[in-house]
Amino acid sequence: MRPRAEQFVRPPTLTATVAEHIKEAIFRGILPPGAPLHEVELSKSLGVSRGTVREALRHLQDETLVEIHPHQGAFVTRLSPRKAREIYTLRAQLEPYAVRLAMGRSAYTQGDLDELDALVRRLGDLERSSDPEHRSDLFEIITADMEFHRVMCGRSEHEMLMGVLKSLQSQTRLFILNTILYHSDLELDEPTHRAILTAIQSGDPEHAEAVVRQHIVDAGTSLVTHMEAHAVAGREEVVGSRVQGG
Amino acid sequence: MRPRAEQFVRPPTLTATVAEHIKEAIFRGILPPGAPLHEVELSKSLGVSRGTVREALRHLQDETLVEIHPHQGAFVTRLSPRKAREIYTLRAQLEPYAVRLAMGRSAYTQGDLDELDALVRRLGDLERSSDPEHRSDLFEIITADMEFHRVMCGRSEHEMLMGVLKSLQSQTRLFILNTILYHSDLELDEPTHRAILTAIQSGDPEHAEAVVRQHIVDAGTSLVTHMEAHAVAGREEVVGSRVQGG
DNA sequence: TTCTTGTACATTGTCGGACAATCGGACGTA
DNA sequence: TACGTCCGATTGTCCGACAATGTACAAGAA
Repeated sequence: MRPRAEQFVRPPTLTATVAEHIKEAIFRGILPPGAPLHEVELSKSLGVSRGTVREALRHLQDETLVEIHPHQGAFVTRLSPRKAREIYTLRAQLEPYAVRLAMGRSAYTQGDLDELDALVRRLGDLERSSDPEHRSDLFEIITADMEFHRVMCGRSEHEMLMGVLKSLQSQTRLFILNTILYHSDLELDEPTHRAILTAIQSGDPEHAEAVVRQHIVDAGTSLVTHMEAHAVAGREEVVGSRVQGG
Repeated sequence: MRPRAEQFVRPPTLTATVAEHIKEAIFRGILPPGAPLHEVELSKSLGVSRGTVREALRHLQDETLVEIHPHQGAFVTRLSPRKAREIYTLRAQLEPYAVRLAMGRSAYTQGDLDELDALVRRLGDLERSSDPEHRSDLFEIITADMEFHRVMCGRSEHEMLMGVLKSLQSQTRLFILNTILYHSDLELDEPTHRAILTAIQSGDPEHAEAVVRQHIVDAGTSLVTHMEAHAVAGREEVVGSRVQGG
């Protein structure tokens, strides 16, 4: 009989820590899409061995935040309208499903709803009070958005589905951040999230499902449109600090 | 159309080769679920360094064929009815979508259809002529099945979707193999695959989508039922056995 | 006996250094 | 400009080593 006490936070492996570190740098825009991730450089700056860095990079590759080209190196995943479309169509397929699953089992507790409500409100506050040009502000805004989706889908209690969504969310994050940062004033609107929450509270799975799907489709369309408008001819991605090609 | 120049087969990295090797051992049932994968042992028997084995194992972890528990080691992914249900519900969600995508763009060429037809026929032949008790026969049968699904979904030309499906297929493979091998006479039927092909040829996306979904739901239900019947007492909790589709 | 505790071993996590294979770019030549 | 060569930088892989951790087993206590 195991005392089901809060498991003492076991120190994660160094590899995991390093991966998390790099991940945050990516999510904060410090490492833009296309940025090279040198093994030696990272290992020196982080004070860990090269092997550890390598492992961390593989982990990030699994989350599709990093691309690894043999003999060439690792790079922060490059963006393209096509990828954006793929991500959003997949999410449009899966997130509504997750919500329906959760609602079908009446899995949302009052606590969950409160949590979602708090996130929506926080999102609204941040949007109004912060300067979307600032990376750190943007980081906070997007974090709230992602968290909303995570909690919303988490109640599906579908482990594998959540695994897939986690990766999709990570990439979504990459796209949103860099699109806003370098290209446009794409907006994450509070009202829509509010509408989703309301739909969930309504208790009608089909309606909620439809609302979620519509939200994702709209967001995706908006993002893809922006990306295509700013796409550089010939090469699909815009790299690093170089925002506009000559 | 595309000048698709035969890419010279660049020698894959050793890590990839090792990963592939272990993977096949798993798919052949040589390494059953739960089997420990010792780093030193593998590195010695394969004649490569421990680091290389570690990387290979990480890759397999991403494909969810291997579970890695920190400080404990790597093991071939263990099975549970719950996991089976999750895999099949996800596939029931995604594969019909893939088919619809492909058909919506009339992407199946005559060559594709011929290929699928050949696979169905091969599947039938194998089922009739081989002894499903034999691992190698079973390997061939399952390979044909997997290949059918891969080709079927491949024409969606949805890279990310295919990535997700690849992982799901791998796990499906693990489940089917070991269920048949150790527990029951679960069958992969040719007729159903034939029906799917017919539906695709009919040109009616909605119909095809429905047929595919039904096939997956049925297969999932059958598998989960078998697993629960033979479940090892103690470990896994047994919940509902329904695999729900659309 | 049965449960608890402590200890030794096996395995993984991480390190550092080393070398070959390969890639990309600079250079020189036509 | 186009082409071929060379060189440096970076990754791929190996080896050996040690610390950290988990597991199994033996010794001791109830």
